[in-house]
Amino acid sequence: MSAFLDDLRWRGLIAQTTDEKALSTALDKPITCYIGFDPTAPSIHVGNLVVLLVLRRFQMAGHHPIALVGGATGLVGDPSGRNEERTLNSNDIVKQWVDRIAVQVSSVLDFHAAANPARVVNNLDWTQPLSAIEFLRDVGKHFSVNQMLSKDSVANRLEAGISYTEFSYQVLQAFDYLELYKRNNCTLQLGGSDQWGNIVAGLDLIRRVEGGSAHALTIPLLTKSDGTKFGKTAGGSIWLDPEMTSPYAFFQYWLNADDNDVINFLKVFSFKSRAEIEEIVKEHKENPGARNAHRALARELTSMIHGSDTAVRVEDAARALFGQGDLSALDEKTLASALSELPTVVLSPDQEIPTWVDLLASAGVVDSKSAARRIVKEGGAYLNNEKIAGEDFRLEKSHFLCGKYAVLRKGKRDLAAVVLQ
RNA sequence: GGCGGGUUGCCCGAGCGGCCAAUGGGAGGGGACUGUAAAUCCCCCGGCUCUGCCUUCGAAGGUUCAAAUCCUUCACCCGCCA
Repeated sequence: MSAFLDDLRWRGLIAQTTDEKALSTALDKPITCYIGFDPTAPSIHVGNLVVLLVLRRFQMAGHHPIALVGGATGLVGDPSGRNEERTLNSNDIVKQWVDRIAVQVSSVLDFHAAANPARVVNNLDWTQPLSAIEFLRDVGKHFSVNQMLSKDSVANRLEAGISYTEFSYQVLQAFDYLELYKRNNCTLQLGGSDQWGNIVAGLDLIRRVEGGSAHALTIPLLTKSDGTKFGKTAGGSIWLDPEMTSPYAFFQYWLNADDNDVINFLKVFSFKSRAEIEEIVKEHKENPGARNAHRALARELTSMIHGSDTAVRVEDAARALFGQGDLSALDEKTLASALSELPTVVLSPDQEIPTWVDLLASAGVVDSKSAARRIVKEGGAYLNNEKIAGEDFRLEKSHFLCGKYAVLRKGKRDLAAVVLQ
């Protein structure tokens, strides 16, 4: 088997493939492969990133990557892995999301590679012009409802109910694969393991219409050792969009990974070689407290998604804020730049400073004033790294570091800044 | 179409006229211990102008001094019989 597939397997990135020998042989020469992303949100999240990075790995191995953004399929809704009908989004919204996701996807792939530059396509381009009659006659005729019903994505929904719209999804995705096969000689579709049925539908269609053969490779759903969903925190998903998940929060997500997951995350997300990763694993086993594996992971990913400058800034901020207990030892410049990575409440020097509880709530470290009171009572609220357990405590001018900065904290690592200006 | 069962807080799931913001579990949060980890132990977990008040138990009405609990209608789900 090719070294490339070996590496993917070592990283745990292969769930299922079509005939492995044939695939392996095909991969000896550059082929074109694609992955689709449906615009179900304004941004993709770290879960989608797993799959996108596999596409990038294919590119680095010399293959031609295509990232498909589902301007059409996003209007319909994929039933895979869902037990409820989706709510349809408006055309405008979907279009907006398509544009944003196309940009994000682009940041991970290489569009300037001489031999195999990446491409981004939108399936609306070939789906839009198709009339309903053409679609039913030219595409629909190749599908057997009996087979469609047997796909997990549909079968799982027969009890709860599924609309004709979502039922048709697999046909659209199959049609995408056929189009890319014809247009770009694309012969491999990648996707999450829940996409197997949809991908195979495409293979069937290619065989029926073109008499051609193509391949499929699915990637396992990433799981965490404690069984909770990967890529979620109390605050929601970890997004790639810096407006939705700040680079600081993004960095922290990886840095706080469970020891039992960090190695696995490195294999999945890092472009470091097997040898490099194994070296990090060794270090980690010898001295887990140093958290070098976590740091390497957080650094590489933040740098990949938000740029190396931002990654450095954010790591410096984290070091400043968590390093020593004494924040007043920091010089103003370091402090100011560290705080700029945090959610911030700005106060003007002549306005009255809000109460301690109001401040915690408005800084967003807690959801409500009740929660603020609770956290104060439990001893989980800190000002400049000092516990403040009195509800009637009041922040005063003299508390501000360098005359204008105050650091609010809830629990161990939930921080916000108050700035006088 | 007929008969029966169900719809409870983020999720699962008790409650079946007042003692119910509602038992229990999970998730989540805080503290201790640590390494901004895990495990463990303790605590918390609707909101607010917080010894009280307001909004929640599928929806809308009604009975009652008092309803998540009773009645009526509606919606959805699940069984059994046609």
